[in-house]
Amino acid sequence: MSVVLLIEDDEALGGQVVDQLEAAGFEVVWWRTGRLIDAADYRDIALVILDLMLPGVAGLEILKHLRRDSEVPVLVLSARQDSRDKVLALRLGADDYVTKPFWPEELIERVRARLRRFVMERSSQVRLGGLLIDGAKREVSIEGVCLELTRVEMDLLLALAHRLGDPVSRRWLLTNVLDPEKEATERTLDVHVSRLRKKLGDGSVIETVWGIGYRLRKGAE
Amino acid sequence: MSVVLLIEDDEALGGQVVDQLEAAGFEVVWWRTGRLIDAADYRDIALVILDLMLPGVAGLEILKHLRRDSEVPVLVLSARQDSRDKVLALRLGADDYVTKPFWPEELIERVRARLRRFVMERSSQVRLGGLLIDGAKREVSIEGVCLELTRVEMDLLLALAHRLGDPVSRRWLLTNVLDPEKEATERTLDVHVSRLRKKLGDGSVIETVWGIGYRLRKGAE
DNA sequence: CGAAACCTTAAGGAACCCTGAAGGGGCGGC
DNA sequence: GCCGCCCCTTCAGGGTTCCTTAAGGTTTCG
Repeated sequence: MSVVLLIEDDEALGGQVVDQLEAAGFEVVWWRTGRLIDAADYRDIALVILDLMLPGVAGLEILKHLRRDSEVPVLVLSARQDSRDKVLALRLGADDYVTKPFWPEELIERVRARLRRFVMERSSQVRLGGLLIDGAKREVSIEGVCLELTRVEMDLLLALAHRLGDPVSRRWLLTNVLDPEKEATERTLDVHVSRLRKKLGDGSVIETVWGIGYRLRKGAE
Repeated sequence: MSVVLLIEDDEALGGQVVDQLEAAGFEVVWWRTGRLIDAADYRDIALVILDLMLPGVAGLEILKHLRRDSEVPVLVLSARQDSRDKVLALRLGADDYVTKPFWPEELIERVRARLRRFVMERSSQVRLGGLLIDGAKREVSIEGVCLELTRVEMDLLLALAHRLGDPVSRRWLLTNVLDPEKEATERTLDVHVSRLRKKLGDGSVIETVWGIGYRLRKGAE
């Protein structure tokens, strides 16, 4: 669920990027050619890195097709300094844009930033009864009173809010909310959930889905 | 009132920078050659980006001339790693210094940072209980009594006042309030915050946002 | 009822932050 | 130039907040 899809035809550059990404702990799938992506394919994909200069299907076509039925973040690579492509790409829904040449480290950093915030990017506000969750400002208030949440608690809540009403697996939370490098224990997650529940009060908005994970109750109040 | 003047003779680099700036929402005027600027010219200019390596009038001359009768922020570009130019430029009144090659994003960030500060210095006053912060005059008074703040302390407070109520990251403060070239330690920032707090008295207007940075408390009193 | 999954509390330890004191550079006065 | 002052920075110690681990209890399911 935390796979990065790289679409890049240049063998040397692609290999380098894959190495860097894997060294940084990401799972990578590398397509040497551009082709349209089916809905079935990107179920497990957390982020797409797309080179615009591809033989065959044009990069922008892929982007457009992707955006038609998915919210997956897309990071666009391009050799053109020209800003027309960039404006076009961003308008078509790209989340970030990197021009070649770039430092691999820079790319990695951007990928990391995207994935960290993947959860909160698109759903800025969620209201549940007296509970207000603001993903953009990273603020949570209950009956208007601001809550003091730690970073992990905040990410956890945002992850659940993003999939409001649907269960989020413990596995996903472990690798995406907790430090992905640390490979933390399941118990750690328990503790964070516990503390978050306590801070959120009796309303018990966070339900346990036995054997799966957790879910934020949509049916309000 | 938010025009950026770019003085840069290199066609490729200049075009790229203009693209980036415009993509970031700035209005740009691009001069390919260095010439002295009249008072009438920079009435609408919010910031100048000046390449030091110019044919014709030397970059430093322009800078000196500019400073003689204007306060407009100047951001200097230069290919020389050499620090003599840098020292000279900063002493002549440059507000920032970027050595080539640079990432366009970096430049944009610095421009944005400068303009934020510029704008804020004009949007004059912020009042917080007995505390009065005047950005234009760079004066801070508490219950009518003027405080003696050093340059760094003042910039720090103004930066926080500008984002009143929202946290400002340590990272941003480090590169924009402290000398951007010095790559100062985090501890340095601690010290400045500490002293500023002491001067501001018990009211503890400056809150620390753990793992993020600092925030000026908006909730009055 | 037993095993597996989950909850809670408490206690380390790591990351982060505060502050007093000392070091060093720039600038004006002599 | 030499000295002193002010300011910025660094150092060192101790403090706080947060994340994780450990351990024992509770719930769920077959």
